[in-house]
Amino acid sequence: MDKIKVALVDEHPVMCDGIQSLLSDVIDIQIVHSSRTVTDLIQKLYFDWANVVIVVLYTPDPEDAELISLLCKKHPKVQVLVLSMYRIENMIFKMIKAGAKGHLTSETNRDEMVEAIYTLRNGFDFYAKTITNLILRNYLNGSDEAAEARREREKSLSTREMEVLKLFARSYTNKEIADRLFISVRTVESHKNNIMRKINLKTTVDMVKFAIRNNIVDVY
Amino acid sequence: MDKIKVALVDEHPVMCDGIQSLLSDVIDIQIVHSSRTVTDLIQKLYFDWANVVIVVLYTPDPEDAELISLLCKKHPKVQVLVLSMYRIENMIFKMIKAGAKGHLTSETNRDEMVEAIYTLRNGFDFYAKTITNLILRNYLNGSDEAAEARREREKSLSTREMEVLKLFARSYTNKEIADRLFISVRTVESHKNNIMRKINLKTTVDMVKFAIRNNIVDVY
DNA sequence: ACTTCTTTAGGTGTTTTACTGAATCCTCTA
DNA sequence: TAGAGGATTCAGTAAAACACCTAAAGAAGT
Repeated sequence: MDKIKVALVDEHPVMCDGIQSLLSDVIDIQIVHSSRTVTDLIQKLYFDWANVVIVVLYTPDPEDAELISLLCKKHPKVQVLVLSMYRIENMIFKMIKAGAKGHLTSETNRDEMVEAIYTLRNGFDFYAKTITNLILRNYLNGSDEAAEARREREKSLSTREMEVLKLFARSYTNKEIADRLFISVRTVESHKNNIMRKINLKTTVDMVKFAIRNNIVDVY
Repeated sequence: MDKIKVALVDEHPVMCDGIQSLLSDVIDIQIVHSSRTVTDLIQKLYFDWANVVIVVLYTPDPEDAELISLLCKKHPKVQVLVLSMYRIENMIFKMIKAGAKGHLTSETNRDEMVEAIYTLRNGFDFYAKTITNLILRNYLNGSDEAAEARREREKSLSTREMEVLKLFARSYTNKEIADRLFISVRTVESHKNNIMRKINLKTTVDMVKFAIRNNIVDVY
């Protein structure tokens, strides 16, 4: 059987070298590519010249999910294995939804990584124990009411609230938002209060982060 | 001559494995320790059982400088090599000041890392080209004025300002920040104002985004 | 018709921001 | 060694934003 062709994506070149070296003595595995971004890899990866792509993610960025989705679409034969340094359910689910077939965390080791690569090449999914624990806990929470309601609310911002949130997260002041939407400053305050209550946020700082996480605004 | 004993500090175990593997075929180098934090290493490192400690840092945290300083004090014979995933002049200078004898960035590769380890063991300092370029540009900045001053300001947040920014961007209120840093709320306000003036930010929303962009805090 | 949610907005008191000034400490340099 | 300059500390004052509450008009569904 041919060697398993593995491509790496890690924004830090040293880490690419490290993983490459980590897998160098596994005779069935061959590293065929290293890229700093998923976008780069998509361009480099002609003719599906890889069985497995390991994408290393350091910070939870919703955009990564889109990029992985794009990667899966452009190269359907490639199996994507995410190695995330964070353990945020929401993000991990996003990656799975985007088409990632496996997920490891920083708790992983060489053997698990090799096992994951083999498993993915053979057409099966592979999730680290730390991940499956998360997923299990998430399912068990599913029957819960409070938790479910919270998650529900998280998606049910009204149109107006979205507009206010968007402008606020773009550094508009309350007065500017009020003028632009032809409403009172007090109404803007109300909307912001309601947003925070709905999503269960403590401060406006959290509101900014929420907007960034959900791609309502850019980080720039 | 004895092998060079190298200890690793990386909060992500996989990365420790990766670097260990990366250096495994260098016959003169032997990895003797792996820790997730500098604090852990200090406790594990009896009798200066290492010539070089590689500390991998992902986000710019002033506390890391203090920990490295402590490490240098407790184990004077150990040479500290920092591998930072960021390139913020201010922080790099802090690490050097704290006693780090070398500094690499994510742009580094195996050969450079090996060279750095050898150099440090021999009692000399080693800074990656990307770092020396930063330092050079920093010195040359004296000539230009307006344009260069902006870039200057953008990277010259003081330690205290960094601490305040970090806590603020982690959703702490001014009062909480004040209590934690044992200063007045008015002082916290001053620091926040100074940060915004230095980096030329309009609102606190921009400040949150700045912190996220520069990996000072995460998005969640 | 009734409930529920959205959108609107005000009251009141607290917190944060904008802008300014200023004292103390540390470091670097002439 | 004295002075310049930045870092760190704190305060006064007016404006803005926030927390917590109430509440009315309208739209949508049961």
